[in-house]
Amino acid sequence: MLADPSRAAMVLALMDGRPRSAKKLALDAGVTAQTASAHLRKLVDANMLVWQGQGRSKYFRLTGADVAQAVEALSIIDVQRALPAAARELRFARCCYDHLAGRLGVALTEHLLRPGNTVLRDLGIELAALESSRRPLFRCCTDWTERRPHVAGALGAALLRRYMDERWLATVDGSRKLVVTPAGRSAFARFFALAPTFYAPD
Amino acid sequence: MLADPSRAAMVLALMDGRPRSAKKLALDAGVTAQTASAHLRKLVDANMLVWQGQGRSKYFRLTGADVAQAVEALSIIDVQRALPAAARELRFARCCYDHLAGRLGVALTEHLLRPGNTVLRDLGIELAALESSRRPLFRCCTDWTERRPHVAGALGAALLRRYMDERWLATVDGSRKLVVTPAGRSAFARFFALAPTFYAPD
DNA sequence: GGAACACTTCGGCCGCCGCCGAACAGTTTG
DNA sequence: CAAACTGTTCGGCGGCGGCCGAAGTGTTCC
Repeated sequence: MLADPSRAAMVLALMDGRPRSAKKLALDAGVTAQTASAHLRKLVDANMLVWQGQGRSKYFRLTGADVAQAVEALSIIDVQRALPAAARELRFARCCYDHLAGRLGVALTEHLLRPGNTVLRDLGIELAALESSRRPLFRCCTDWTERRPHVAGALGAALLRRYMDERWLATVDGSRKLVVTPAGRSAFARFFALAPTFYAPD
Repeated sequence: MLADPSRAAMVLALMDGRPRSAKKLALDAGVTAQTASAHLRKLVDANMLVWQGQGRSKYFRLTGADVAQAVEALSIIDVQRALPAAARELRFARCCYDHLAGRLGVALTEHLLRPGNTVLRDLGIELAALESSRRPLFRCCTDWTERRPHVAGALGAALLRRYMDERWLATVDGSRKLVVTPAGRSAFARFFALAPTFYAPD
């Protein structure tokens, strides 16, 4: 299913968890609308995508975080074998479905797990509100570039939402890549005790 | 690369980490020798397999545990979407490259991580000897069927080797599936405090 | 109503790629 | 040495599947 370049492009475009219209996905993949339609049908039949009609448009998104996780696992093979410069930035920070992944995601998670930390309280994240949601509160998502865990699930999604709302992270031209804003640097330093040297290239 | 059924069959046949000749792999995939030759060439070019000549034969094996891990991640999608009865047994115990995976692998790992356990000493596993090997001693390999970690790396390989040497586990008709022998049941009960109810079908 | 738009279905083209038969190269066995 | 065996290269066949143009359905907007 993912072996076809057009389908792969569509799925990768959806990896941020936000829905996209069929037309947008056709443009992303560089094919005509009717070709995209056939591909999207197959992806839906394979239970990888779901869609929702809205007016005359059809909005597609990944079926769930598990699909994103599997795709993550796959893309790593390519990334590690031939690593272009652009991919290095992707390794630093990217969104994986609806939460933060990459070196930054791992680092923030590690601080979150440190005994005695008060990050959630400091940020005003209400665990009670999250617990009422249907999805699991906390899920450990292994980061395939770092081989270390980062936080997913409802909490992971809530954290990323907060980072974006506060403008600590910004998306880059609609891709999955994320960059840290100046405000983000100071916020991560304050709340997560992230050293300035963390941002130095490896 | 894995989208082709013949190549997938070959790679799956190699998932136990042991090398196989080109002829054997051709039989596994159900194609002629010359077709297999072309596929194997591609897999080697893609850095997924390496080979070693021995006499007039060529023995292929996976490049490393990371390839096996990625393939594991992939196969789970299929398994979870349409689960035939045969796959259920695969979920219980299978070898992942060179270590134990599945429910059993996860359970044994959990006991190994329990504070105060003496499993390694009881089994006479020499950590010092393993530390001298080139590969990392301990690696955490996420089990995609269980979504929980199991032990990989040099220690994981040493443990599986021990299980096999002691005839606690047995391979099934050359597949990745493993079954627990009667001796294995009592051994796992003694060393890992594994309850008899563990073997009950879920 | 008609025009613009999003998506789908149909038909046919084209190219890639997996497949095999045949022939060839290197190794082992007698 | 010949015979047997493993793996490779070459050539050609065949089919699956991705691609697009054209036409059709449903929706929105004026």
